[in-house]
Amino acid sequence: MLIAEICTNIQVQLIDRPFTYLVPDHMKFLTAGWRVFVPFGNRKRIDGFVLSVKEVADDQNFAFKLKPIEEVVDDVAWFTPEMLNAAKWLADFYLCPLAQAMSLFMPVKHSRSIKAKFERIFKLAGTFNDADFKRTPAQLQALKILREHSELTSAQLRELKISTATINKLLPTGLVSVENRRVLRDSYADIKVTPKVFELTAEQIAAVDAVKKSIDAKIFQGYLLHGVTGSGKTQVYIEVAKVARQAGRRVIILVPEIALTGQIVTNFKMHFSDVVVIHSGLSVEERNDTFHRIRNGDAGIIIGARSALFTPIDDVGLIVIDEEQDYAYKQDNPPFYHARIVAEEFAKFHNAAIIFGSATPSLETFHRAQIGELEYLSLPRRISNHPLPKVKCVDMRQELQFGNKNVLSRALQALLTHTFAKNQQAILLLNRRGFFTFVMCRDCGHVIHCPECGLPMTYHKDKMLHCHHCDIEREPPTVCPACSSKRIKYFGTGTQKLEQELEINFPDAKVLRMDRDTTTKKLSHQKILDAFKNDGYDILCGTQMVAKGHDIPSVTAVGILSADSSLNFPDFRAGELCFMLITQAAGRAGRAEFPGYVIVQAYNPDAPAVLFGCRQDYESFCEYELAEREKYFYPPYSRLIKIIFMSENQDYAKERAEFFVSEFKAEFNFDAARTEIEGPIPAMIAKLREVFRFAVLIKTEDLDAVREFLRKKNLHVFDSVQIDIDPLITN
DNA sequence: ACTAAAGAACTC
DNA sequence: AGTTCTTTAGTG
Repeated sequence: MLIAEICTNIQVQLIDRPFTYLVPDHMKFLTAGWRVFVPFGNRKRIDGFVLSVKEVADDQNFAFKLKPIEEVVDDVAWFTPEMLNAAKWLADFYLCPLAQAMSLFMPVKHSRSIKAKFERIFKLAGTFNDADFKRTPAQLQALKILREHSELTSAQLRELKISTATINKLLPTGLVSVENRRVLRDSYADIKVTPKVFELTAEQIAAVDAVKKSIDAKIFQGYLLHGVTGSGKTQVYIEVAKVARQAGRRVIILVPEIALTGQIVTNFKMHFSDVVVIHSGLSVEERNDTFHRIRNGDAGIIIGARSALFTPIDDVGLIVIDEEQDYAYKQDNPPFYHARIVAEEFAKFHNAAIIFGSATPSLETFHRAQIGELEYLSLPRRISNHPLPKVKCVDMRQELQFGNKNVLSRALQALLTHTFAKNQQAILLLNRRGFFTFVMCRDCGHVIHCPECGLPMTYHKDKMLHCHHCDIEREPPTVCPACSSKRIKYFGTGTQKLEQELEINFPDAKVLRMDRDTTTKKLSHQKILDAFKNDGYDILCGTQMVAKGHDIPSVTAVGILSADSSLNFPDFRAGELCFMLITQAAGRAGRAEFPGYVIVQAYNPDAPAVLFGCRQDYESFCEYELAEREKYFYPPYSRLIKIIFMSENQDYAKERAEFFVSEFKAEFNFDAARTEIEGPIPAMIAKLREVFRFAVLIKTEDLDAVREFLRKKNLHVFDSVQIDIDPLITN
């Protein structure tokens, strides 16, 4: 008899093990990777994944009663051997249930058959004589049109003014044949491009040649492509992708966010005809169709956000991670994977080249290049040879002393006036959404917090208080919930208020705002950028998304309004984040022939991140920051593991965390490698929907050893414990 | 002695 | 996770 080991898609650690099922005779074709429905306990139609199939003796006895598989989900094995392999690695590395890792490779979390779309294709199937044609003129006309085309869809016929009724009448004559053909939905199909030839600079050629070497040799090799904004990294990606495609291998290009796919897709479509896009913003049906296309080998270049790693692709020759320092590559819910880590593992598996591209590489990646783990490729100059913009830092404390209470410093106001006079454009970055950033009682100092997660709430233009973490809304209170005072006041400036103030300060200027609130709709991000480029706007203001993924020639002025606000967060990456924000925003200014000017407004202008940021001196910042990281044993000198203990009982959560810390200190083998453990401390989200959360942080030089310890202690099997390998935030 | 509620065990 | 079986707490 044939039996199968099946992983049930119940994403709970407690049943994270295979179960054995009987393969019925009519499913003898099953192999590893098929999705099936199985009975489980007293439940029916639980979806599961076939991990292996084998033949055993009929009289083989099991300690339990075998149940037969009910049904198959798809008409092919959903998981290729590569996908299975990758899911197993992911589950092992991130200590998550295999079913959870496998779900990453599906268009939706649970199995369901997804409707394929078909269209009717009509062809001329016989011959006819125009002169003595006996049927209606409309039918003759239809046949004539079909004669001019090899095939036509019903939509095309409609456009040619041939009604389907006419065609239907013709079908019985045998003169017209019809065929149902599957349509693969593709919302990027309409991007029309004209092929563009470009000449590479010497540095670009050197970078391409370096990567070509490892693709030709079919060996794994990682590269850091460090290129200032405007240095032509995308052209390097395209040339290297050509090398991989010519070798018959496939390419994955990752970008941090969905909104940034459009630009890079356009660039790639100028050179490749088999580009597909995968990200979570696509409809389930479209994602399924794209999977289909990849599985059939009809897609050579896969572009997308981090989920684009989890497709049925085989024989990968190149993976590119553009803007590799971007935090969006980290998944912020279990299994908390980082696309940078996963992609590199995949590249190793495929003997592929992997390029980490950035103008401001993460310290982790830069350090790896320094110690030779990655080959360092540099594009130090802008293609146009235009100089980087001039950056000036303004001390906002002095502005206040001078009596300027405006969000815009005098220098920035002057720069804007100047820019408009020259008919050029400006970008202003303020990294806070909403109108007022917090609400406080004047009498008792009480700040309104989110009832779910406890973070301060923001007042928006819609006259509601919003929580930017939980996305919930509340009516603003009229009396203080703590002391019943009516003196409730609103503080802080968000992008909505900035927009209003710009309109007051510069009544003649046309202002456009871009933040998460104005970019909720599909493609709205690109539409706003296009409008800013073409519709006579003077200022684009918004959150950090105004600093990403666009190149608008007439932007010559950039203002960063509270460049150092991230420094107030007690996190070891605060400096890095601040530096990157300044560099990225500054890079938007003066990309064409006009010189660019940048004003950085800060309350701590002497902080190293601000100083080096204003000088746009990446190397010096790294030197300073790496020394700090080494001193305090932070990445890249250690790997981090954050563990969050959760319970509705505050004391219990804390005690469990404390118990774990003492257990770790007592039992972990500290001789193997340097390892430290900190905490517990209340997590940044200390209480989420009545559940208290305590965080423990482990820093180690031997991640594998710590992971094994956690596994041995069975810490990963509780859903009251969250393990985050390589967390971005430490609490 | 009986019932409701909280825990533990189990899922091929 | 979702269901059932087992133990414990609560009631007059």
